[in-house]
Amino acid sequence: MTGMLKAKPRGDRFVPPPKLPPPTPVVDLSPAEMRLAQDLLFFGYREFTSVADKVLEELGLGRAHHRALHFIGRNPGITVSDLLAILRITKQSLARVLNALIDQGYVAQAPGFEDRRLRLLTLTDAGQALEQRLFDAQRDKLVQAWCEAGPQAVEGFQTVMRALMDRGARAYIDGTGPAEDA
Amino acid sequence: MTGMLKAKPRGDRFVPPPKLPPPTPVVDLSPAEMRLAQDLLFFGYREFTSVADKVLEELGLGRAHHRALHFIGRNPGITVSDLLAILRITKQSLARVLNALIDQGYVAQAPGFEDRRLRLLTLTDAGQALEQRLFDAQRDKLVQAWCEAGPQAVEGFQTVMRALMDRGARAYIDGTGPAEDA
DNA sequence: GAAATAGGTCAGCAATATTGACTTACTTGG
DNA sequence: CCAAGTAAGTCAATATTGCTGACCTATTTC
Repeated sequence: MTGMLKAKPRGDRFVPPPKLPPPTPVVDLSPAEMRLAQDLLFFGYREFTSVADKVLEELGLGRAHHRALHFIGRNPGITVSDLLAILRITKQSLARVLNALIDQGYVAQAPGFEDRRLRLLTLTDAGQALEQRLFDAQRDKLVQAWCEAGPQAVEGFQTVMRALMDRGARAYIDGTGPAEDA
Repeated sequence: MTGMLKAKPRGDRFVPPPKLPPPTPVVDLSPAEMRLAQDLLFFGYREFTSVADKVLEELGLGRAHHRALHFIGRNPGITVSDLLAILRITKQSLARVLNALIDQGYVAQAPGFEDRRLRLLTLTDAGQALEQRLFDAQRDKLVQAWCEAGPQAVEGFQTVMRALMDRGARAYIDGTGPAEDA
């Protein structure tokens, strides 16, 4: 507390800046901050998914169908096992939505080339169109939020969300983005 | 397209800087960026909720119970109507979880002072303890992510998530944070 | 006293998830 | 070639969480 007495007159030559440099160089880990994050994740995620839900409702599909369409669309030729590993649901849960999507002509199956036990999943033209429609709804929401928040905030958002994920999800994200692997 | 021919030699006097100033002052609205955001929200939200789900599972409770505990804890004395407005579920859906929480001694009801039709909801001591336990699990996750991402990213995360929410949710967030209204 | 409001309740339905057991088809390794 | 392992499909049963619509009680308000 000896620093409390430093503010003695030095000849009026030096005037300190009115505000400290950048906000604060340490993370605010207060309960209030954590509570806010809880709320932000709940409300933000709800809003984000709801815009796609409206489209799905017209077609009698649910959020689970959307997820399957999304990950098949992004990973054409994915196997059932790999899709299960991404979604982390049981085979039975996936079967229900997958059969519905196949019956309604949104998803196609093809046996693997080298291993014919595999069923490689792809979107049909109708499936791509539907996935695009769902994506557009969410994209509109994101575009609005992105423009409202600014590019720096978007980068921070991505950093935090990635830090929130577990290793498996990070590995998926890293492999699926720029490389467009296969 | 006349600008295409501007790059003629000017005497080797002027050397342009090797890199453009800050990253980019505009938002990247490419499909790749939007796809990434979809994945980040899905995986991040799943991970965030899963840490609380583990605790809930021990007690035979679900995510719906957690949400009710959370919003009652943050808004002591909230009415059933207001809770329904926040959660945006039906009276019947709330009644199921609310009755379970009351039966198990986590939530207490009291008639309103001026309007005795109202049932003001509060957490019992056990309810506060449980909510705290659930909060701690999610807080640990957030602390890890916060520290990994840094304070600037956290601010960006908050900005984006807020921009994603609808007006009703923003109004709730604004009223529930620093003011601790009532 | 009638109408509106806050809340509770009942019956039934749908979507999504779970577990466990079993079958079929195919690949692999001794 | 045959046995074991793997990928996938399926069946039956169950739980959670949401929905609708109808109806009831207590209380406030006009």
